[in-house]
Amino acid sequence: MTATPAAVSSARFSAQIRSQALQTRIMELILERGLDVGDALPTESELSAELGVGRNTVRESLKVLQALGVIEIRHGFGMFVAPNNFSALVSGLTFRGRLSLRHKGEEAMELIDVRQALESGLVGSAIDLLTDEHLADLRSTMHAMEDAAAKGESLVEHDAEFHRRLYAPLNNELLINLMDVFWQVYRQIHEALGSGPVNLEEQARIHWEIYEAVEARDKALASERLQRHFDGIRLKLKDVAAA
Amino acid sequence: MTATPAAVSSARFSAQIRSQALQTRIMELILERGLDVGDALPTESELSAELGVGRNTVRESLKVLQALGVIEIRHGFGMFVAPNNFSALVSGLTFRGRLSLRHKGEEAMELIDVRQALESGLVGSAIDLLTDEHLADLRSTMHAMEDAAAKGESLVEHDAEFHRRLYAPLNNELLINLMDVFWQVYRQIHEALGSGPVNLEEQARIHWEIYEAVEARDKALASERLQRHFDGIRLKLKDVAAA
DNA sequence: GTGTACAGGACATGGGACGTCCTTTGTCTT
DNA sequence: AAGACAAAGGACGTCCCATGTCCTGTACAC
Repeated sequence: MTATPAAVSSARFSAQIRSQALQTRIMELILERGLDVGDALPTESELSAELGVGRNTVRESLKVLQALGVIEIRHGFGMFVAPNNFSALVSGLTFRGRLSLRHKGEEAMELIDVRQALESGLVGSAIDLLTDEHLADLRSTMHAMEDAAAKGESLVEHDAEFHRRLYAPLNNELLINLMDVFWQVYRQIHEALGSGPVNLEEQARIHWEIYEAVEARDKALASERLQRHFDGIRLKLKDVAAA
Repeated sequence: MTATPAAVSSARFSAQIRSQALQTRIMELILERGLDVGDALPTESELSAELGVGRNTVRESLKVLQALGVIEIRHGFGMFVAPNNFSALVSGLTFRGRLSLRHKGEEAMELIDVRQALESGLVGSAIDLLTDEHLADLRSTMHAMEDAAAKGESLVEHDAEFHRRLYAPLNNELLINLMDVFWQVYRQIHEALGSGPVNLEEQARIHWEIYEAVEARDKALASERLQRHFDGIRLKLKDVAAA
């Protein structure tokens, strides 16, 4: 993973792995019992008894699994196998991004890079699978974005929706989730920095241009315009970070 | 994020957000105090007192932050701001992949798709930034892989190393971490399924071909061979899942 | 039949006690 | 004087128990 100093790696072995082992045991218990999304897990007390560990210990692992999006905990009702949920990543990545901004903002830039690579790299495949229906969805999102821009409202939601729908043809939930995470992290970092004034009209125009390239099914042009879109985001982030 | 049934979203509000709020408070405490990677956090007791919540409650949040890779907990010594670490994602995604394999293995396939898009989409940029030194690293990895194949040893580590080094020129830690996560998840899913017989020589040959395209700085060819590499992985996964 | 009140179950939180582990420090030996 | 060993202290790990909070389902009254 990352370069771990040898001095540190000797430490944290027994406790660390026991905790992880407990999480794994719970996950395997779910798999073994054939529980599916939405099914209820045993109660905390039952798990505590079955796994032979205290309830608090179980709870810590349970909380981790919840943060990882594996289970969903509903106060007073029970615990359930969760549907796909990557919101956990958001807070972790946001923290890391903000932490890095204190130095040179490298990690925040890396995040933009990854998003740029993913989106501009995949728009071709998305265009291949694009149906008229997808195109109509995309167009309605653009109209909504334009309306919002005219009213001076924030475009964040429409922006997110645009990118989400752009890759909907790929039918890849993991991808959508990942891009959503990146998007939210970028947004939160931006907010934490105190966003400068945004040019709503220009933002809408840029998305229109991307849409037009997609509608024309011009993969190269769409990819290039997406690249430029992200170049702009990167510059903006750099400006704000410098200020 | 994902479609959350309205019936569920009404639930889990107070407890959920309080827990998340506590995590956020701890993260902001880190940011406010200017703690950097490797610095020590207050002790659990101190945090408990400062934040005005019980130690058990603090510990649950702390465990989550550890799972998110925000902090590192060293038994008997203290807690520290962690270096980049995405290993947390691995277990969560692995679980999700295994869960999906019971149905149609869609999510596992999606994971391959994302990895394929990332790698074949980024190899061009990597080649642009490739230095002779990077190339030498890559070649030595290939030799190591070949040796292992000749001895009949597993290639997993060398395989991972190859892909890691292939994108080293991009100098993007986030990307490397993400790809590592995907790679490990794939491997664990594969292991959980009970991997069939693997053709070591063929595996090494495929990587040699990719290496040759990279060495020749032929972006299109490298991208195409990476695509084929992943197509093969996808087929194999499908076979194993069907069995 | 509908709406409200109550009881039960389950998670949330807090506090305390004890165990385990790691680091440091100090002493003893060589 | 340098190194090895041992003890002490601090901090996390695990556990129990008590109480609060929340949700669901049922039973009762209207």
